[in-house]
Amino acid sequence: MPYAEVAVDAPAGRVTYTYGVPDGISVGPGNLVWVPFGSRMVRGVVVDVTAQSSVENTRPVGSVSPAVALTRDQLDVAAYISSRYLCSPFSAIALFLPPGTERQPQTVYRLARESGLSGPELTEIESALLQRVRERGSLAPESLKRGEDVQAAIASLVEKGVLVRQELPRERRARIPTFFIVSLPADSTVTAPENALPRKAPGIRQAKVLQYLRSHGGTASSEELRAAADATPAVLRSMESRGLIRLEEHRAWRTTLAAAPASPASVPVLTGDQERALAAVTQSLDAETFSEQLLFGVTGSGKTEVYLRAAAHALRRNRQVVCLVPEIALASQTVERFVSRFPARVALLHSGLTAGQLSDEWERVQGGDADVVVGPRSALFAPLSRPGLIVMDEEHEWTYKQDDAAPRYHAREVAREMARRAGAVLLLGSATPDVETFHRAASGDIGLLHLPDRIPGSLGLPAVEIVDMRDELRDGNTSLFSRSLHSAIEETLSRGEQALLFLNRRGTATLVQCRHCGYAFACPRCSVSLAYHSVRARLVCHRCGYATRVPEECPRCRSRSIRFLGVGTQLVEDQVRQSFPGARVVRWDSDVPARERGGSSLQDAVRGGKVDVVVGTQMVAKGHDFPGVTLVGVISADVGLAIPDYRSSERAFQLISQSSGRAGRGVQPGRVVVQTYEPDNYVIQSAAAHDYRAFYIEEIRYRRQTGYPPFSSMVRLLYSHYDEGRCRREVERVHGILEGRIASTDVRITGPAPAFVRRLRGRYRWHLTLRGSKPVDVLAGVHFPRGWVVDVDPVSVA
DNA sequence: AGCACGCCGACT
DNA sequence: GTCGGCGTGCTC
Repeated sequence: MPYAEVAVDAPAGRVTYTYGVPDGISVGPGNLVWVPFGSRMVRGVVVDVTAQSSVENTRPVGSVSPAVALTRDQLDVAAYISSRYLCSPFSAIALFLPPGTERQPQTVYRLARESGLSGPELTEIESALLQRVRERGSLAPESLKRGEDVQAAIASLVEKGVLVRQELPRERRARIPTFFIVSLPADSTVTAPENALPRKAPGIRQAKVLQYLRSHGGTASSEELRAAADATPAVLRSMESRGLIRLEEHRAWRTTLAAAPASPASVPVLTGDQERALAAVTQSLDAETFSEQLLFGVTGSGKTEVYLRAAAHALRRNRQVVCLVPEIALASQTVERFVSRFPARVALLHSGLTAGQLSDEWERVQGGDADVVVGPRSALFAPLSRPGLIVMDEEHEWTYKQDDAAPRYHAREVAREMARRAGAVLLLGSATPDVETFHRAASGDIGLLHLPDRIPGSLGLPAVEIVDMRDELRDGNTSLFSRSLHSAIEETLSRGEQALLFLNRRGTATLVQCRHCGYAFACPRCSVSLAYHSVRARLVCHRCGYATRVPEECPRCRSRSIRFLGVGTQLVEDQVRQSFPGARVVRWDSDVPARERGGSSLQDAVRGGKVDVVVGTQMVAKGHDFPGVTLVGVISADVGLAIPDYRSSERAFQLISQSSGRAGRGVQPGRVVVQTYEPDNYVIQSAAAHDYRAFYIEEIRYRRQTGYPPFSSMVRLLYSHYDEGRCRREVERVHGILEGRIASTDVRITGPAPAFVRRLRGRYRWHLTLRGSKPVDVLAGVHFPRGWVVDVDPVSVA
């Protein structure tokens, strides 16, 4: 009997399990199977089939889901993810499973073989249930009304041995939508058969169908007939069966793009730099060997056009294209341009799609109808058979790293592994590359394609003014706006242009404190202070969402003197209204309901000139183009610089660069005012000068000195527990084990130490940080009980 | 998800 | 001395 090695969907499934393959069941690597695991049936994916088993007692594979078959390449990439990011084989494989794959088996209840049918005293509900099982043969709990009494009755019947539980595999919900092309039969033009139809309701409807067809050239779609003649599929089928019409069934795609107008914008002429960059990519594409290139170009230098030309080249070679964009950029111009350049060939995958739309997009890729896939990091796992080009736009964006749940993978690393296996080109694009990426380019590990200039005809980069807020204070200006920014806003408004003000903090005040005793209002579940939100008139925790009324007195000393410190976007909004009466102001941050942000109303209001000042967090800095904006104000460039994380400078540089990049995207030249208390900081200086290299040189020197990435790799081990003593002891226990394992390695351990946010949602958090050339090796075989998060290459180590 | 095992408090 | 609380680990 053959055996199957199965990656099982179990929380602690760190290894694969061996199952017997019964006669009559045929499985191969990549098959989705249902297998018995403990007392239930779970999903699993076969990774290997062998003749011998190393396990003595195996249980048999339950069933195979024929609709899912992953490829060898997909399994190999999943194995890479599982070993690189220390996650279970199944969680890595699950990334590739088609949307809509059922997670739970179907539970049914049947009569026990030797049921005590006479039934000792059964309750009314129990008898009714038993009756139902006798009638139908089985009972599916979801077919019943929800209710605890029903659940209890089922449990009781199982307890009494009347019913037995059975778990059956469940297939994908496969409702394949179709539509009809309806036509008149060739001979129906002579007579008018509708005259023979009864003049009752059904006949009238059928007559309408025939009339519509005749007046529309003899052919129409079922949707048209639905609208014009109220013809349901049932009506059409009945007419077909009597030879009145002919039906031709077609697959209907629930895609959002097919309906979108394709505007084949004129293809621009490339600059010399663009030509050279493109040539490097097409050469690699022609060679069909793996290569990785960094396309380094300032905002407006024409990176997107290089992506598009490279994509066209890959398509001509019959290879597929993936274009990854950060999650926040799904409404961006990059996406729009891919869609309009390759109409009907693009599958756009994003979280806003319905389950049906998502699975249709997926199928269009699988079936070859779409060979350009655009989407966030998960788009990488679309069913591609022959990828030739993977573009990663804004490659420095941290949304490419999944950090909320396992597998905690970085799309760049996964894309590289895929490209390597497929002999494809990985093209990374950015104006402010990740320091680690730029280091790889600078040291020759990957290609560096440079677009140093904005494309001809576009505006130059905006002039950036750094304002030292200490001077403002000294001169008695305690307002949020420096004199410079104030007058810049005034001028902008008087010219009828728009201003964008950035602040990376929400709320009105970020710290609420008692003047008398110094008590700071904090979240009861998290170790962070509560922010005051004037709009909601509440104190809010930005970590867990806890909200409470604003207390009138200090809970510690009963003093009624409470002060509000720290600036958030709501305060900026209020101040703009006060200082510039008449200006139309909108705030754009995650406190604004998603439906207002997501819909086009807010964006259209700004683009349509119905707004004068936009106040927002980085949410606006990324992914939106507002051509009317000529002034960008960075209210406090220092926010974030003080976070104890080796990447805080990088984060701040990117934010300032990105914000100032929003100025002067249209026809008017832009101006940027950066307010700071640290005007001499290299981060502020280089961002203001649009000088990435200057920032990089300084930053890479610091990284080399301290041994942070790219001069090492990091792993963060975070443990959380309701009890701080236990939390600390567990981290110390693991620390002890690891100390014994790093002896002959270059790995250094930081900690045990409390995390930057020491308590979150009621759980204390302590961590260890490993740094070295191969810190993952130290962790091989170490068991991490639940409560641990192992994060390889973490985005943040704070 | 369920079930078994094992270590501390209330009881016979 | 034993029963049982649930916290923790295992399921091919």
